[in-house]
Amino acid sequence: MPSEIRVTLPDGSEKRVPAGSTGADLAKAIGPGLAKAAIAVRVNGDVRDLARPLSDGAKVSILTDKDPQALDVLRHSAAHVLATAVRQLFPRAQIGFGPPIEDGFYYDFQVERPFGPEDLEAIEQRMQEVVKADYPFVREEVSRADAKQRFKDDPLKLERIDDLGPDEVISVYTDGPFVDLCRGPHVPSTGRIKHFKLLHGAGAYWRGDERRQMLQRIYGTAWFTKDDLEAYLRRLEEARRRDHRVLGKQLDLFSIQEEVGPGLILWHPKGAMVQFQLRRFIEDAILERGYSLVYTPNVTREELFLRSGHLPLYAANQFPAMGAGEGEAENVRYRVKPMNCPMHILIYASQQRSYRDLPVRLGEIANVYRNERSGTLHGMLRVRGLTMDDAHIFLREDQIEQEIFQLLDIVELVLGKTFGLAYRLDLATRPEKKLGSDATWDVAERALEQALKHRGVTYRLDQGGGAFYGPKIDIKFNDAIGREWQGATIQLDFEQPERFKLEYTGEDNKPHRPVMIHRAIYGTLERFVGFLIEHFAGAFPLWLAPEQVRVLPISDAQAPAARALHERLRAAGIRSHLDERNETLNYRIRDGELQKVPYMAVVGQREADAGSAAVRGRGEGKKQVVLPVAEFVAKLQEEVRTRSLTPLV
RNA sequence: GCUGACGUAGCUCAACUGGUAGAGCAGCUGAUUUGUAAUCAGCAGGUUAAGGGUUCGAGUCCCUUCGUCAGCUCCA
Repeated sequence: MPSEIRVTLPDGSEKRVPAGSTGADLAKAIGPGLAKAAIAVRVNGDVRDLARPLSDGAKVSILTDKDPQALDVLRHSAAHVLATAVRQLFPRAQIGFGPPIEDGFYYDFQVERPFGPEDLEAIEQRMQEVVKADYPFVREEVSRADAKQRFKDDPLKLERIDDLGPDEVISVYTDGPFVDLCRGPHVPSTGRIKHFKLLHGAGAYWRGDERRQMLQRIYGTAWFTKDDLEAYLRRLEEARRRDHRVLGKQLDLFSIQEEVGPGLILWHPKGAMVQFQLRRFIEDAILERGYSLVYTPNVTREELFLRSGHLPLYAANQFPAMGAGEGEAENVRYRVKPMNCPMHILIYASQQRSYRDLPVRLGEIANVYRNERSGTLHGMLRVRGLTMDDAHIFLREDQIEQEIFQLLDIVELVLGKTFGLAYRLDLATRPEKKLGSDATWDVAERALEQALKHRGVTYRLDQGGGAFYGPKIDIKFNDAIGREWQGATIQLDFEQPERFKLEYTGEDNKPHRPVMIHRAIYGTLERFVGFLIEHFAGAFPLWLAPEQVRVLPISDAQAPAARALHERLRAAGIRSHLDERNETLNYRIRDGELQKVPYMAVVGQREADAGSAAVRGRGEGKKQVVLPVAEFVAKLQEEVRTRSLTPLV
């Protein structure tokens, strides 16, 4: 065995260290500062403990708190500290998994009694003690038999051991009194975990399977610095401030009321105006692109959904059937529609179609109802009454790619150009519960994949994420605080045309079967508006703002001039509101700001005399622009027409 | 659906271990006529989510139902 080994550092230089040197030794050899800052070491791409020996010829880099991967290590170790504390306080707790996650970590426990808020406080206290004790994380490799012996009282761990492949190295980590089956890596000792906080407890199914027992999960967050931790907690705070459920109430956009039912939105006038503008925008956009608008009923005979294949595959998400009432045949039952496709299909099938007619594009902004499980509902973002900007496109197989290009163009127009959102594409493939043959799925999946490839866009693969009738391209976007949402979706369907025996007459004068695309651009108006509320923190761009201008006379003496301005704005198509309440100007300005009105036009004696308006932009404070009314109107119209995201006045 | 926490005036929140439901804002009335983020005063507003139970007495304790929130699972 050679007495020295050589390793390559990130800058390409080589370093000789004694054989058997560890990552920690290497860090020390490079410099004392690095040794102190070192968290873990990356060896040929794998992150490992500092205490593990390096191998000859390896490419290594020492990870410090600057490295995002080091954060995962820290959080993973924090999860162990959490488990250490829980085991001390609840010796009979069985341990499940405890991985790092985005922004933090969690650990699952099987306990006799769920954790309450007081428990979390006590656990966090105990964690501080574990940190203070500065137990080193010690790694050992053990045999399967040894591992089973060590975890003989932890059935969850035993199950995990049984799942490990025969060739997998089984390692255990010890920090002070706590031993865990774990792949690692970890920080050198518990003392490195200084800035953390437990956030909340919740139930979580063992191994994510709802048929299995529910464990108690504790979530926490951990950071390298106090500042990072505080910044993160502020970010959570900010998220709450932007919460569409809170803003929806404050801005009087919508409500959800127990008397109506969960997941059912009452759109108040202001929220309805936002929806109305979005509808106009998308309807104009698709009419320009060869779509036809259709309207279809909210209930249909149950047999239709049997034929489409929704029943029984989708039945769990549909509201139960209703009878037709007295005097009609007892066996005629109706269903509220969860999707529009069967009815659009019947419109397609209502006449003979020529290959020259294709693609036939039928669009409908329609309400559909899905019986979502109660626990999944969330404000406007997950509801039971959905307003989809739906469309079904019937086309020839050779038209798929071009059509998908057009759809991606519309997506870019709406999400990218109009709202400035960065979005991502997912290719979602066949799920477990599906209709149709694998051969058909092969064709459909390949068609979408080809379209994406030829378009030259990057996308992720979402294995098993498809709809039951076909694969889809899902468009996901992030909101202002980094959360991800799915809006638009483009779904390819060979199955329903088959079930409904759809046809068109080809050039060869023979019948052919068309393909179908289901698509939505906003997804649903509920989710999209909910998202926009959070994205803009309620401060909608002018074209969407329910109230665009608020006109404020300074005192009664200017009321006629203010009213004239208000009327003029209205005549110019601007949504103006006249606030001549008997309140101070300060009070009314504050109210306008809190209501996030884009512009307030103050009319004092000077403005009344000059035919001008003193315009205050939303959030601009005392900064005001005095300009002639005609110019103000023109600028507003321009800002609306261009759907500008930034104010023009 | 599952686990846990929770539900008090239109909104935000008080009410010690069971002992007369209270405040700010919003609303209404009046005064005030305001130059860029809260003028002053008065008034009104509640079967404490609903139903049942324990108790001399329940917002508070117990049960059921409904709903909300955080997750899990599922999804636009």
